Amino acid sequence: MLIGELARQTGCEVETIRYYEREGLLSAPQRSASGYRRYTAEQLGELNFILHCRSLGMSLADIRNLAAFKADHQHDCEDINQLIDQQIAKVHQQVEALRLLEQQLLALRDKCHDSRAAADCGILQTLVEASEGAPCVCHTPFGQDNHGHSQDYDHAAKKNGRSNKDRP
Amino acid sequence: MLIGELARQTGCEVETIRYYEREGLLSAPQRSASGYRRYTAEQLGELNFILHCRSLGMSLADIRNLAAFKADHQHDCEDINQLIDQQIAKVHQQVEALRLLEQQLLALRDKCHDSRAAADCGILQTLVEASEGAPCVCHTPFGQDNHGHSQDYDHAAKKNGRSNKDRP
DNA sequence: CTTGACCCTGTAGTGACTACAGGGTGTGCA
DNA sequence: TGCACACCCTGTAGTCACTACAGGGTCAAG
Ligand SMILES: [Zn+2]
Ligand SMILES: [Zn+2]
Ligand SMILES: [Zn+2]
Ligand SMILES: [Zn+2]
Repeated sequence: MLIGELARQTGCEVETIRYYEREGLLSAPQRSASGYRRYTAEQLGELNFILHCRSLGMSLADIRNLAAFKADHQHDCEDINQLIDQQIAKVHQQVEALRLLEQQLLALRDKCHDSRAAADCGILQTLVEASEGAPCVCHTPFGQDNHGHSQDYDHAAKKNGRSNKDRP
Repeated sequence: MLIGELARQTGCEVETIRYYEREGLLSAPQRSASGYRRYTAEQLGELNFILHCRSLGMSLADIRNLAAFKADHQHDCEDINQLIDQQIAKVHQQVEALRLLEQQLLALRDKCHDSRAAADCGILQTLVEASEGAPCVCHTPFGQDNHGHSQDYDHAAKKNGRSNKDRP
């Protein structure tokens, strides 16, 4: 099986397959006389394993570890359980952080309902005033007074910052 | 105010401030005779505006747009409202995707409770069997039969894939 | 013999930073 | 004056998991 066929069977792009090989996740296949990669059913399984783990949000480093555990049959599986637990914890934290973010955005959105001039937009006004030290609906939850410095935002952006290139 | 002082007052790292300037988000400040950046209160506000928006999960591109709207007082604020709406939609989608992910991981986690040899770990077994085409608890929700091709995972990983370097 | 589909390597780009390397500046103290 | 030390500068390269070429080679059909 050539790389294009493997790509078709797994739904993984050709360049990604080559990338996984370069990263040492996928074992290097035999080569034809002309240098073409020739894959076996075993490597199809390997790639599906990687894709399955990726679909569960694991990093390539995690998958590398998992593959090592898979190879070492005697290994105490506690490490595997822990890896999954950490993954769950990570995802859970992200969910919580994003839910807070959604609430903050909804509170901000509520500041403007009509179509006005930008100068009169409640959203923009809130953002500008907050940048001058005023409390804001988004970072001043219900009842909180927030006199003094409301700076620093807990670096929430850093914690939630993600690339969104993969969204349309 | 030198860059270090601005960093202290905003909680933003010096290198990040220089990065924002390079990216055209922060206006270039005056320079001292020796080339040191000298910031005014206005730029402090500018930076706080950026940080506030970042903490709401906005991309630098979004913030650039928002800053442009802020400068153009006559501009119809519908564009601002829309920007926030899109941000809310994006975050909401991410929350939903991550919640599904969490459920999938919890279902998988449930496959192993003890400390056994890796060969007998229910988690690892599930992952390996799934890579050979078998249905799995994580991608075969309650009641779904999943005979035939269960491949492709909706490319969920792609949609949720994020860097986790910023988590310890 | 040409077309077109496929394959190869290697490099550079994405986003939002972060981390140096290798230098210059400014202040305080002995 | 000499020196330490904190701060500043530019420029480049690294992070993660891909993605997108550029510039070439291979192979079967028509
Ligand atoms: Zn508005
Ligand atoms: Zn706010
Ligand atoms: Zn186990
Ligand atoms: Zn699964």
